[in-house]
Amino acid sequence: MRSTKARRDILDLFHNEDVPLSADYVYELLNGEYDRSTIYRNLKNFENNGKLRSIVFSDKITYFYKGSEHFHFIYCVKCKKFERFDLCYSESISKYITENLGYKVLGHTLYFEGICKNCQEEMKK
Amino acid sequence: MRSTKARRDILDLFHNEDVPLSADYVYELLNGEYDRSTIYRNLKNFENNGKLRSIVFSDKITYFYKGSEHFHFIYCVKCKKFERFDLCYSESISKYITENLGYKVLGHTLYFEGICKNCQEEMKK
DNA sequence: TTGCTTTTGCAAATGGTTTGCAAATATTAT
DNA sequence: ATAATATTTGCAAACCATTTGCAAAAGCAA
Ligand SMILES: [Mn+2]
Ligand SMILES: [Mn+2]
Ligand SMILES: [Zn+2]
Ligand SMILES: [Zn+2]
Repeated sequence: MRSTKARRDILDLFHNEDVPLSADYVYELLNGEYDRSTIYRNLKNFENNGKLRSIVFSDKITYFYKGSEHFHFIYCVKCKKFERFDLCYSESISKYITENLGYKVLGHTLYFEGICKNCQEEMKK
Repeated sequence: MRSTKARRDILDLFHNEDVPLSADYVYELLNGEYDRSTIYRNLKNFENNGKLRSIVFSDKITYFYKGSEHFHFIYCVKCKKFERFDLCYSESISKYITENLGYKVLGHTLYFEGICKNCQEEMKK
């Protein structure tokens, strides 16, 4: 992997951000400075290198995020923003699946959908 | 909703089946007897009527399944099949999210990926 | 059956993502 | 620093699951 301006700029967006970003949003954050194919290719590269992770929500869009720890997201269906939370009981479920169904578990996806505090207040007005 | 042969045939596929089916697979199971648009339209109708539910996995394909109870799936990345399991701790997570983050929780998505018993044995050969 | 409404098939459109290819850029060797 | 080599980029076209407009076909109540 060579170091290019595109790659540095893209990765910088994730530095102090633990919420997932779509390729399209990355494109916008960089003011269209790079072609979408460049964004897509590099996000995927970063994922293969372990620098980013990705998740697909029910909107079928791939979102990328940084983070080596294990955590999950709740998505606000009103303002379309994510928030991270660190609770997860999948260890025990994973154990159950291994022992009772015989699977070798490789991973899991867990996310919540709801309406955030702000949006609830907006709706009351 | 009128009763048509297409609708009866489609819904029949889900009767004794609690694993998710994609529109394309439904199309194949019915030997291409109906146009894909008919399949897509009706699956979505069934979902809106509460006769089916849907879930999007990391492959970005919508899968439909029948079931009023709450359960989840594990997906075998080798043979691309699903198996249902009934364990879920999201009640407590939901409570956490409501109380600590202020969200009104509408739902959650949880699924596991792994390698099933059969496929593990296949790999040993 | 008639008449009205919903559903279907077909073809074209959609939208996020991927890909081939030639030009541009980063890296390495001279 | 320059030239040679390998990688990356931009552009346009392709992909692929899904959706949509529209006219023909099918369901349904009377
Ligand atoms: Mn987890
Ligand atoms: Mn659950
Ligand atoms: Zn919100
Ligand atoms: Zn398997």
